[in-house]
Amino acid sequence: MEYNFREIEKRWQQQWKETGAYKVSNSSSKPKYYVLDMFPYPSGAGLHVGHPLGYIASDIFARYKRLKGFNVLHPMGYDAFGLPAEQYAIDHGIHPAVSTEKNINTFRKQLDNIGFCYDWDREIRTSDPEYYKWTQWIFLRLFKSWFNRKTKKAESIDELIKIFETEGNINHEIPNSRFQISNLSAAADLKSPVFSAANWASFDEFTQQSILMEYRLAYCGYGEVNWCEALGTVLANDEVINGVSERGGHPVVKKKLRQWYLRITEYADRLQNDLDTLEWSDAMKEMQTNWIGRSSGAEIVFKLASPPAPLREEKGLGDEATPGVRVYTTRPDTIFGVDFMVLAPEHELVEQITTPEQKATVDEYVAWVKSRSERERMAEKKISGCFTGAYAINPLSGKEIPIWISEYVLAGYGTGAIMAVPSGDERDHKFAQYFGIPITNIFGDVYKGDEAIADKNVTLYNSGFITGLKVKDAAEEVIEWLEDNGNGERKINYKMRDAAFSRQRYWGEPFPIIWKDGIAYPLKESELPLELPHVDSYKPGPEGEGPLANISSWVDIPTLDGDPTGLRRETNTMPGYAGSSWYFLRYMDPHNKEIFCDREVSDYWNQVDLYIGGTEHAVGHLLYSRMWTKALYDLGYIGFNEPFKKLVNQGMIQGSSRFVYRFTSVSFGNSIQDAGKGFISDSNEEESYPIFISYSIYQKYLDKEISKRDLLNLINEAGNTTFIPVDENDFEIALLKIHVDVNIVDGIELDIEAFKRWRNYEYSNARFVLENGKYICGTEIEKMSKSKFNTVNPDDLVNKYGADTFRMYEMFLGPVEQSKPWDTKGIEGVHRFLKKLWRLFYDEAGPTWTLAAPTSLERAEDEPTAEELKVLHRTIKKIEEDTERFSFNTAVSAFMIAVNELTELKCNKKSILEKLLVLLAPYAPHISEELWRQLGNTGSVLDAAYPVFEEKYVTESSKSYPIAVNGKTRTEITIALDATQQQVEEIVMADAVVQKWLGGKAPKKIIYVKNRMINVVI
RNA sequence: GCCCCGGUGGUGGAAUUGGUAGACACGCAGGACUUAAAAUCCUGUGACCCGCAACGGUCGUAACGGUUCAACUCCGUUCCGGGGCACCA
Repeated sequence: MEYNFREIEKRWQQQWKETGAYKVSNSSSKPKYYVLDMFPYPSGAGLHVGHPLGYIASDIFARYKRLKGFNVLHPMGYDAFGLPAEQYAIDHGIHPAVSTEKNINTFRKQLDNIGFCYDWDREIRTSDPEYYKWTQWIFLRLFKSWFNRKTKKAESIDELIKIFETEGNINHEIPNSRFQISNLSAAADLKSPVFSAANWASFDEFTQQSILMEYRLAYCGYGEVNWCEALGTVLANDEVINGVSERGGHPVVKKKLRQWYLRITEYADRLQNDLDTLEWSDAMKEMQTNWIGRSSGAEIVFKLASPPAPLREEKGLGDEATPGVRVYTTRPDTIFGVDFMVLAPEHELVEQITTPEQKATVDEYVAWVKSRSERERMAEKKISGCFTGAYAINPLSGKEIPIWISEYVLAGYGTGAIMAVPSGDERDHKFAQYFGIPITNIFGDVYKGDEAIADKNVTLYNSGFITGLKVKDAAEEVIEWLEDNGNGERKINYKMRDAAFSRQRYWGEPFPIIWKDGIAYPLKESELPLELPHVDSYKPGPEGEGPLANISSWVDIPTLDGDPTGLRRETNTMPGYAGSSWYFLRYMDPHNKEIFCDREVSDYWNQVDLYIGGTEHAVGHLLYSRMWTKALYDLGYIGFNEPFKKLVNQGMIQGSSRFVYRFTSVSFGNSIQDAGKGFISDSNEEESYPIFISYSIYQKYLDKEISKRDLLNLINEAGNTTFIPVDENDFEIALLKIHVDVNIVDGIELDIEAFKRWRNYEYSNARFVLENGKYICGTEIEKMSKSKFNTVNPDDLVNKYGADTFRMYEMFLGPVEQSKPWDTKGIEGVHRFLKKLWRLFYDEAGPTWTLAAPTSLERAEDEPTAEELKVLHRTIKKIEEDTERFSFNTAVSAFMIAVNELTELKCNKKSILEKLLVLLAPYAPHISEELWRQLGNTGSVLDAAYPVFEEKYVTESSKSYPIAVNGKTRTEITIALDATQQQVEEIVMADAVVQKWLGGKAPKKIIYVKNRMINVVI
């Protein structure tokens, strides 16, 4: 009987579906285990072989845990809101809900093909109103909460109101250093307004609400966005290139828009500290740590040296109006080495302090910087800057230092100003050198003048009262001095900024917020979900608002009689990460109508035990879900404060692209002969022939191994064309490198006939410059994507080899965490392995076992031999260990070894083989189930007992030791494992090979590592 | 510019704590079976040297250096590839 994978896989998938084999209950006496994949965005392109890598890994682990006796939750769903569907709607007029539904169905079909054990009754879609009802609900919880810095947790805003009513905000100052609501900052003076209970009572509703907004975890403020007037829309950072839009090349300017934010900065400390409780890779933790960017140092006030009189008079400023410049530094110890100060060009003081002489230069520089994107400023290597003409006074040394501005200082971090210490900071050093600013040496002989001293184990020189101290002690001394003298204070800073939480788009969750007179009022819970209205146009609204602003019937809320009320709905929608920040909770209790997830249920499932996904979400999704989890925990809705206990990052499967090289034109000086038009000597001058040049010939031409003239001759020959250079030396050949579909290339050889049919016969009349009669393609490893024609569809492979082969091959490719290019070639080997496994059950004579006679008595019930048991138990140990450490590629090879060895032993004993099937079931469930049943088992292999490893079957009494002489292996000797050092030495010394290498000398010593090796040192 | 990950045969990769480098596959070459093909099976396969051969030797994990009885593994320097970034003071 043949291994008929198509029939087998179809039959078992059907049966598992009918019996609800993957249905998971929320109550069980078994221990729980929660395995989760990062859910996919259902793109129109469908799945390619890169997607299932992580899904297969998690599926194997989920099945393994189930066999090990756990109640395993392993759900799947769709992150269904997103920009591509909206763009598709703009381009094709298809409603995003329609295209999304269609894409989801495609995804589902493709996923089902691979035989995953998802409990599809728990499927969720973030765009489903039944789902986003709860996204909106959680948003309202965040809106109605604030972060109490005293208790370090989120609390109800009602508590805060009570505090204000009794004591004002004396104990709870406004968390952000800058006000987000402009009206308030205008009304209140200075940075940190403190008000009393009496003040609070006297405020009108608008002022009270504006103040509360400064505390809410989800709040409204103003932020700069990339605004493109021509497109009438807001652009993402990577849609802006060199100050113009990626599409169309229109100018892009910064525009302030009202935006929603999440006050994630309040959680910075907890997000940082709790990383210690997680089983994530160090690289991942490092990325989050860098993003949070906690640093400690000092904020120091530098008084301005008497500001230029003309300016002071012109602006009517007195001395008291120049309070100084605050800088943040992590190296207060280097204060005596400050040679200049640098402000961000956007810094509010720049305008005030610039001297008339410098004004023109400064204005020009500031204008130039404003035209540059944040990306550009970041990647810029060239030093640029500009002197303001003003000076500041170092509070410790009293020294006057020049104040510069430069794009390398960012307005959004710290105070937007730095004290520059060239001898201690590389960037400051380069800046000083570039502009010829004198450098003060505070490191004595250690500083040579050519580069800054970053080493923190040095002693300070030339540093006033901290001279002779080490970095750490000096920093403490300086901070104490600053605090004592009122010139600054100790400060902890974070790189992280609050998360922008609104988008000017249609296809996202609407905010359950209504505005009236500048005050945001939340909808009642009973009014949720606030559903997306139907629109006919997806064009942006006025003033950078989203498409929702165009639907006045939805935006404006009249009274029952239709009178205008001034009530207006929020027109922003939530960003992509809103729905994905909490979805792992909904899977636990997906159909609950009362609450997003019942507390008892979330108490049972608790954290996600294993989360598998790519590193691209390292700082976005993973930080936001951690914050949402912490907030929900603080508010008592769940009982754990970290969502994902263990995280495994799957590598990217890269595409292996193939290229053809098309000849496009020959140019002679100013004239161009275009290959597409004329110059073709065939019957019809109008006809054009695309001509393609095989890779090696192209490469030889690039390497100048063949001349331009030779290449032109080859082209003329292949194309039957008559390109003739007017001047033998002065002509250029233009060639175009084009991606070609990898599916019509065998290895690197182009299937010419398929190529002619490709792209709807676009190249049906193509002609080729071949090598040895073949067209060879160029190759490159790059991202797998449809536009690069390097995607491979899993459906094709499943159809050809079966799901079991596909699953195992994806794993066999290499470690899950590692990125690697896809190559279909090796899949044959894995398929052969499954066929070989099958032959252990069905020999040449036909079926050894059938359902009617499940066991062949005389053979199957034979006692297994010691050899067979050894193979089995070695395999049990290896598979279990490898599965536990996610080393699936080595597990697959262990299966291959086991089958090879059992074939060698001609073993077809049921007691051996059926245990092997259980081990294999997580990896290749279909064939395992089929053979398991063929062996006469009535239950499913999905719930079989996992084989238990027994040491006794694999213990050896001796080992073949490698014998090295001076570290180089020279021979092998089999020695009993319990041999003593002395016995080993005797055996080794008696060996002829060892004697040969000793050459009569006595060894210095003999190193004997039990069960490892022996080394003879001469 | 900064951060992270990686570099091992023709290819994907293995070597889990420093202890026989190249497991397991792919590919390739040769052979068996077959009229033939497919399928299957067997043998060989890092490079180089010596030799009729068994055996043996030298080199070899990006490059160079170091630690060690012993280094793909640890340390230092350099080069190359991939990914990320908010120049974070």
